[in-house]
Amino acid sequence: MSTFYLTTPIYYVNARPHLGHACTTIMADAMCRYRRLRGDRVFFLTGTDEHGERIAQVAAAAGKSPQAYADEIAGAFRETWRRLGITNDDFIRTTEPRHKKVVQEVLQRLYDAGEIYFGEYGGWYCFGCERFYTEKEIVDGKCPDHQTALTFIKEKNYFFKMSKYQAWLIKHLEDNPGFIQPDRYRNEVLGFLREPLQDLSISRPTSRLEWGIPLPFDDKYVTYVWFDALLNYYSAVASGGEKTSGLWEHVEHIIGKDILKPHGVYWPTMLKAAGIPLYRRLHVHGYWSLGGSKMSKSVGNVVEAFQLTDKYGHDAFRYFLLREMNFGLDASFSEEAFVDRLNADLANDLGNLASRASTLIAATGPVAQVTAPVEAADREIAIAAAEARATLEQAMEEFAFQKALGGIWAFIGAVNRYVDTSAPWALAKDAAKRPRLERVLCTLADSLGFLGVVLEPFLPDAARKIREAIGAPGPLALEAAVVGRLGSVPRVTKISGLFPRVDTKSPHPGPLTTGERESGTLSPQGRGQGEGLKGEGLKGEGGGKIPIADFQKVELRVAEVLAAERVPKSKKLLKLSIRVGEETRTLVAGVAESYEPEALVGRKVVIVANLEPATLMGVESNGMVLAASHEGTVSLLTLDKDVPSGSKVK
RNA sequence: CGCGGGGUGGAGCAGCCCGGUAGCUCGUUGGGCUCAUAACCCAAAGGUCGCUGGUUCAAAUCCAGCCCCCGCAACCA
Repeated sequence: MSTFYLTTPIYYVNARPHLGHACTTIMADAMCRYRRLRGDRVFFLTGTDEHGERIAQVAAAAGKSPQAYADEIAGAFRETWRRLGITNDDFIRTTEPRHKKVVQEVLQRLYDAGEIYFGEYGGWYCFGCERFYTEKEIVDGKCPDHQTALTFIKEKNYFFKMSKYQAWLIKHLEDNPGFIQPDRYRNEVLGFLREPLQDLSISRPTSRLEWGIPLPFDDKYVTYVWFDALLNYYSAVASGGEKTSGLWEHVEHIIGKDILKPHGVYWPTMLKAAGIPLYRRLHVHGYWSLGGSKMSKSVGNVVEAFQLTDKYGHDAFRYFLLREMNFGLDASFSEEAFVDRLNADLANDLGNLASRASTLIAATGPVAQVTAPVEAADREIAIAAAEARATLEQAMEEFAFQKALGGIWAFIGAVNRYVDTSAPWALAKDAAKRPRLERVLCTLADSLGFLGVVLEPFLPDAARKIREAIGAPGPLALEAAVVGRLGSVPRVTKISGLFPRVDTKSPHPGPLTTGERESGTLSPQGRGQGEGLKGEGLKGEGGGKIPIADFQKVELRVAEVLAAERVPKSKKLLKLSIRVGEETRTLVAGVAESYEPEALVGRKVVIVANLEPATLMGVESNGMVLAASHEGTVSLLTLDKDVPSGSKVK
């Protein structure tokens, strides 16, 4: 019996659970269920990450203490996983004493060993990322992630000597090809490591941030969130009780590609320095995009995607996530694709097979001893089952859920064919063929039993229903997933409506109308203004009425385009020189995807003339060109009759 | 030269690491069956594997260069 300890990331409590969290957690759950099926000793950990500046801020904004806020969100995660049938063995929170204790112990150990030093660091800090950026990473003086202005901060902090482990880590990655997988992510980490590794600042002064774990050797500082968070994997099992002893050396992590660097670089070097054995493997999956664009682009769609789980059932939701995504690569999520998968694979192939097979078996009734010989067609089913199981085992070894399911579906196809070619309904009409009928039904019952086991990690509810319908002979173990040993036909109840077809012809009143929702976020002037309000801005859209006085604050004028050129490196922005009456000014318009610069010269457009200046991609914009947008197409407002430049618009 | 991902029959994808008859799902067309959830089964049509060179007996797969798409902007896994 081997031991398997798998973790999901601990989720940051600045957000409620959404599709991304669910994806990672469901993958982990399927894997753990599979390993339990194999008979392994399994420990499955998830939890929440609750410290840091952003939590302190969000809590303050909500008028709550950070702890009360974290309690609420952590509760939401727990509840979500319970509802989805996630089989985690523990749920760790970084605000728990058991975690804090371990973090402080490890910090003290590193400090005593001289792995941590106190130093001054001046650098450009992004409050959003809670980290410093090096000169190389900064883009146009802004955070490469947020594209917001950075603040130069000079302060004393504690540093972990990460740089001294750079060569060691490169060697470790080269010697252990499976350490980070799939390979593309291992290569990416090796790519990071071609640049000199900086030491890692692991503290934040309490003068700036109090919501964290105090450093054991200096109470004027708290621990940097990543240093705190990563250690959860260890702290959850470090106490060494009966449930958790001997687990650590078997730990594997599953993460999304966005947190590769902390897990691929910080974490192994931290462990190495602390003298703790490294994790065995890191499994990195891709992102879901939604309706063709990044799913986190607007607020609503992420949540709505997640709600399909209630609309169509948890099994279908699990199935879609596991089957549609190639582990490691990005995939796109849409209700249409979801329903296609549900109908084709779950309803037509599996659901219908369960229905027809159980009906056939139930119609004849149980047979204590099947006497007819095994024919070639029966043997083929046994072979197909063996192949499906081999594919399953091999695919799960590398977290290739898609392949694993593909293998099982190949078997389902084989059984559907078998039903057709052996035609038990025809055999039933001829009493002389009764023995053969019994053999066929035996094979079908056997096949259902097989599916009831191998589907358990992926479709736990459906698998249970199948096992119940056939009286679930035998233990729930992968070993028992063999077709060809059964010598009887069990009593079987009809399985109906396992996965009902979703009618795609009549328009379903689904909440998810992917695509349209996005267009609202792309305003003609591009983005980059009014930082921090991007999401919120949507909510007011189409909402309340304003008095005319508010409207009169906006100064709209006719302007003539004198010159237009693309803003370098930008996709959407054009830099325009315009004349408004006597005045000439420069503004930036986000219309490059719909208009060639030359096409605009000489045209008269409507602009907002009294807008605060803003800098977009390094170009200062004084005003905004009005344009209508629909599904990515932008149409400038022009004039019906010729009116002089500078004319007022109202 | 910001980073990353991708270009394979109408659509969506696998195959590429470890070269050797181009595969899957959906869709289309024709047929079969009637146990079953208008399902299931069979057959057919449909591809110069982004482009150009190179290596090789042999390239979707390896190498070089080029073209084109997409994501990265915070409720980010």
